[in-house]
Amino acid sequence: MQYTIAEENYIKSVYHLQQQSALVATNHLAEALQTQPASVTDMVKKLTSKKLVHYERYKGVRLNAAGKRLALQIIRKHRLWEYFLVNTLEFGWDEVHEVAEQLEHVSSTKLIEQLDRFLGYPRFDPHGDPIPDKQGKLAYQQRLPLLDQPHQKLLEITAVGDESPALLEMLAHHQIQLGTRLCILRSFNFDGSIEISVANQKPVTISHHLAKTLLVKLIEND
Amino acid sequence: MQYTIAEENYIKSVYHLQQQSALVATNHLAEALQTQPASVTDMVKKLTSKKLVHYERYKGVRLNAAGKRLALQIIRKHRLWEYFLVNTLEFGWDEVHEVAEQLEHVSSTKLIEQLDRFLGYPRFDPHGDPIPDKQGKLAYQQRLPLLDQPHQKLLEITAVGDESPALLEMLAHHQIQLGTRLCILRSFNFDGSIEISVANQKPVTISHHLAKTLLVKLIEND
DNA sequence: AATAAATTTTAGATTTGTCTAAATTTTATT
DNA sequence: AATAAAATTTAGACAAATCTAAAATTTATT
Repeated sequence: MQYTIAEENYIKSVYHLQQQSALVATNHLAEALQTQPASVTDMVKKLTSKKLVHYERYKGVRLNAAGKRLALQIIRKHRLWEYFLVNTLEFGWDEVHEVAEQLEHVSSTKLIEQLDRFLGYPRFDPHGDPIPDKQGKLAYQQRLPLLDQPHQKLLEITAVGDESPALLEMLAHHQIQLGTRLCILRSFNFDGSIEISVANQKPVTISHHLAKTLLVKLIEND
Repeated sequence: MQYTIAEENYIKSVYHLQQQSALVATNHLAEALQTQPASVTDMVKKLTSKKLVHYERYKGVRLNAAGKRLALQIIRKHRLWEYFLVNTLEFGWDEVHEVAEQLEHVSSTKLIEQLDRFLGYPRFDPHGDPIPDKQGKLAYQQRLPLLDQPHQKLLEITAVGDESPALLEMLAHHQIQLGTRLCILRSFNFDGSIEISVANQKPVTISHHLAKTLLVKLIEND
């Protein structure tokens, strides 16, 4: 079956909101979708009749198996397009979201499979979020706030906590990207900033705020 | 301003139908868009109020300058995506139309400019139709039916008259593509078939039907 | 436990793009 | 030129997705 853009957007939003709470409230959905609660109720009923969600009046909504499958397909398209925009068309991070929101609704199995192939089957999008594979499987990778990590251990940037142009500018300045390796040298109690060494270069100090936004994994350096 | 998908499809259809007759009839539009004449009348009124077309009741519709500009923008997107699908994602000719119909409605100036750049500013799509440039300018190239061309002259395939899988298969068989050079050796009155030499290889005979579908330009061989 | 506040749903309306059937206008034919 | 046929428009209806305002339900507070 084919779904409308509105239906797809609802399914995707339910998926994302479900990460935080198993049952998604009408008002939460309304806020996420920038619409009125009354509209959400209508659409949720429609999605229920289409067997994509489980819904109980006044309680909330959650995806069923079919809904989850659909959500992952849409997210797969969204993130593959984001990867394409950044890596092939040289968009900046901060410019891709809106366009990917449109591209994700283009419906063609062959298009997505060939795009995936052309891109080399990437497993993470430009923000470090996993790209579901054809079966909907998500690769796992640690995403721990840099701020809380042990000192003197080798760490690698795996994701970023927001997609703002401001963060992109900051990272360009420090020559930090996804995959960049670094190590925490010390931390300062005064303002919560930390001193790090990026790619074994000379140490730099970064703010508490930035250190909280960057997500890393621990590299077992054996 | 932003236009809906339905509006864009109407504008594109009017553009194409205008190539044949300056004023486009309601029934023609209805047939091209696979809809009812009454629906066309409604939409044409809307496009008139949006100042994209000139319309007189019972007479017909034609694009004004703004409509033409919009049509060329949409066609530009359509053909760039077709080029992308064939040359980057390795689609066959016959598979691109439906997907490009969806992609052409994605709205992002940067997307199209970067795509154009990535593709190397192609001037013709995989069927030989010109891709409007950013300003809406179309490159010109002769597109004469192979059938009617003089014998013993060097010719180059510039376009194809239809986009069917059957034609694609036929061309693959004869190793003919856009840009392929050939020369007519003789023609047979019996069935209207012609004998040609493709890229100076040994002669082959092709049907009247195929020779009418292939479009060529004359190469000045000096 | 009663009541106030917050959340959610229902009812009824609106916009977009479509439809069918009937009325109108144009074009073709006798 | 009158009339038949074809094309086009109008009128009224419908589905999708949304809205506002009022009603219903749940949750929180006194």
